[in-house]
Amino acid sequence: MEPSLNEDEWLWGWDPTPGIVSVWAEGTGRAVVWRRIPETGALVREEARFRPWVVLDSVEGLPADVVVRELDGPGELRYFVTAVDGRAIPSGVRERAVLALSPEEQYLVSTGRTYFRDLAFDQLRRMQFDLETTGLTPEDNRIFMIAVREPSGDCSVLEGEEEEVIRRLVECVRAADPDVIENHNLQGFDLPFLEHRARVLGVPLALGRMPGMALRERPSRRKRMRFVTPGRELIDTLDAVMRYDFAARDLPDHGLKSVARHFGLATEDREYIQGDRIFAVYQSDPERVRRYATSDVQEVAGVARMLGGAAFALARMAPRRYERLADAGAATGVIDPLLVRAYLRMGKALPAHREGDGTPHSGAALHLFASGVARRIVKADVASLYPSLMRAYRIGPARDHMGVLLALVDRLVERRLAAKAAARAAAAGSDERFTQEALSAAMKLVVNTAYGYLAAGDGLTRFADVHAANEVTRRGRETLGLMCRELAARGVTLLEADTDGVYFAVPESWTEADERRVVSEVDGLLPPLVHLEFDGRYAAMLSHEPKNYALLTYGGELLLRGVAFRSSRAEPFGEAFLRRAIGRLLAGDIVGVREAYCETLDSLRRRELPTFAVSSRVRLTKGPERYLEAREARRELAYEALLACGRTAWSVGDKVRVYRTQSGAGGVVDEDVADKRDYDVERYARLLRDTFVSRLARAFTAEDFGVVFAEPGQMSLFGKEVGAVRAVLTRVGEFGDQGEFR
DNA sequence: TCATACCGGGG
DNA sequence: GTGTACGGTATGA
Repeated sequence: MEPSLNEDEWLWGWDPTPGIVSVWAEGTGRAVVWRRIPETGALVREEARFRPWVVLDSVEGLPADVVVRELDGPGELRYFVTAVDGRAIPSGVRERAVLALSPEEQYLVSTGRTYFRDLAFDQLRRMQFDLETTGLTPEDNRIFMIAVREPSGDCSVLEGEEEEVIRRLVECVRAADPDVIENHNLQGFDLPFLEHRARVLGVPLALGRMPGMALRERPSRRKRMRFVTPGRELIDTLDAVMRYDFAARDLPDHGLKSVARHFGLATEDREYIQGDRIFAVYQSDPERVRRYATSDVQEVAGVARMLGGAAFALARMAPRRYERLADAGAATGVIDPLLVRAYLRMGKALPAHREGDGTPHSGAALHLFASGVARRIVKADVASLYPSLMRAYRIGPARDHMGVLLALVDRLVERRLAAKAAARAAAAGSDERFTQEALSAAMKLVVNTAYGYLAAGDGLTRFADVHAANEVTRRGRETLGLMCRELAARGVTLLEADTDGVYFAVPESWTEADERRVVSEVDGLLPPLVHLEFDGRYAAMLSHEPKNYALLTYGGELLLRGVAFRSSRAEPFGEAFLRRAIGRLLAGDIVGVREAYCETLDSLRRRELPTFAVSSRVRLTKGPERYLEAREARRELAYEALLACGRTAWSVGDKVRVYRTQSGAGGVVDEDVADKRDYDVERYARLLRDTFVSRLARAFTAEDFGVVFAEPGQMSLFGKEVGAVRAVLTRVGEFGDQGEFR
């Protein structure tokens, strides 16, 4: 490599070769590159040679058959060692290497190539498959069906003898020749299951593009196992979902079905079957399972396209395989490779990983100013606060002497604004719109991780710098404090502030223009590149605890945030009550709150609620043997429920809906059995009070709370009518009088 | 009781 | 030759 200081190359690499869809490389310096010609969509397979390399921190006693180049600068990793043409790095040298990348990454770093140049996401050939099995564990279960979605969108279902089904899957993949294979939890379920069954049955799993090369495990010590196959990228939509939700935090859970529903990808007539009943249903109604499995692969294709664009865009920048960029965290997975490539491109030595010096890492600020009910709410926040502070105050890793991280952040922020503008300018639904939006999402991800890269502990990232990270959070707390102080000085009531954003209530007389004006006035007081933005306005808010609140939009929509208000395990009747009661509360209808309570209690006591409404979803963590051993010592509802309805076989990981029966035993909710409604009414009445009604306590004085939620028929006990009760807002905690911010 | 280990997902 | 986080529950001293 010739030294270069071109900053564009730090971000994009430098080799313009278009259309790379997969790379397979070996330690001997042989690389196979599959490319899709952007103009025609045709696939070409090319062989290339590269010189395998590692970086060392010393050259003492190196064998003579390697080539050493010394790098410049103060870094400890200063010996760039390449193998002689056509040979691998000798194993003795490889073992000493402080930086030794996978062969594919060596190839991409040294050539400056990246995946997908000039290619649109929809030009990729993507295929999806989904196994239907008799259970979760491959040791004692088998595959009875595989649903397949071809790149064309055509779906089919393979059924029959397990061995034959696996052979036909391999044949399908070979015939369709996809660049990418996708499924939800592909790496955690389908591939391990498939690999195990194929091994037991002696079926070769040649899913890749190299003849005779089977699916194999990517070695990884700590992390869960990953499979690789040459020539195709294995993409798990669960990774994309988790990456999405890490920032968005708006998914109820990460399962395929709920994600598909959340994004409007599920059809009206979609078939749903409880996981542990799929095989049983198959035996009585196979057509239903065929529809179910087909919907699965269709939804996976939709989710992959909707959320996969970011990883696709990252693969155009970072020198790693697409599948690695899809499953890695952005700090070690994207930023580190970019930094390594930039330093080596410049001929500069790299720093070694180093443990911190013991300085503790300080975090963000979180303030709860008031709890209860407030009206005319405004949310203002600083988009990308931490990277903005890094740019504004030039805070970067001390050992990044070339300033690459800050240069990358600068470029990513600027390029992202351009991508957002280009997306807006492109026609809705066009390839160009999709590509630019994905690029923007990818850049946001990397920019927002730049701080995490700095703060990473235990020598996790190469340039980690806890002092720089602390300086970022210190500036962040300072900025949040300034925002709160200046907003309060302009007559608003502060409610909650967290890291980079603040909720506040404005006086009754204010218009939206007034709200926007104070935000923009305070924005004017912040450092350049740090911008306070108007993020939303709401009719009312119930502030419960830090990070736990409910908002009512001016359109009448109720938004619940935080674990106190949304939990996947909550009993449906309690959730329904909470939604209804908070809706009435924020509408100012306290009588309606009481009605919600009384009617919920009433329908519980009259057993008008179906058992499903009081049941909760439980994941079984013990198998039958283990539970029966411990049963006498401690009885657990879920297992007792299974035993009570005659089920003695289940496996770890099964999910069941259980409830407490009148007799104190447990019951299992089964959609195929008539509902007995024999639930323990008083227990669920207590649950309603203790875990759901209590979420409304902050909205009232203690006395009024007693009035609103008195036992039905006892409402006059306190001598006050419910109609006279008003919701309250209470200043709380250390900043109760907002003294620090006034 | 508190600390830690483990899970999320898939049939 | 690594590598998410984070907030929950389950388990063990």
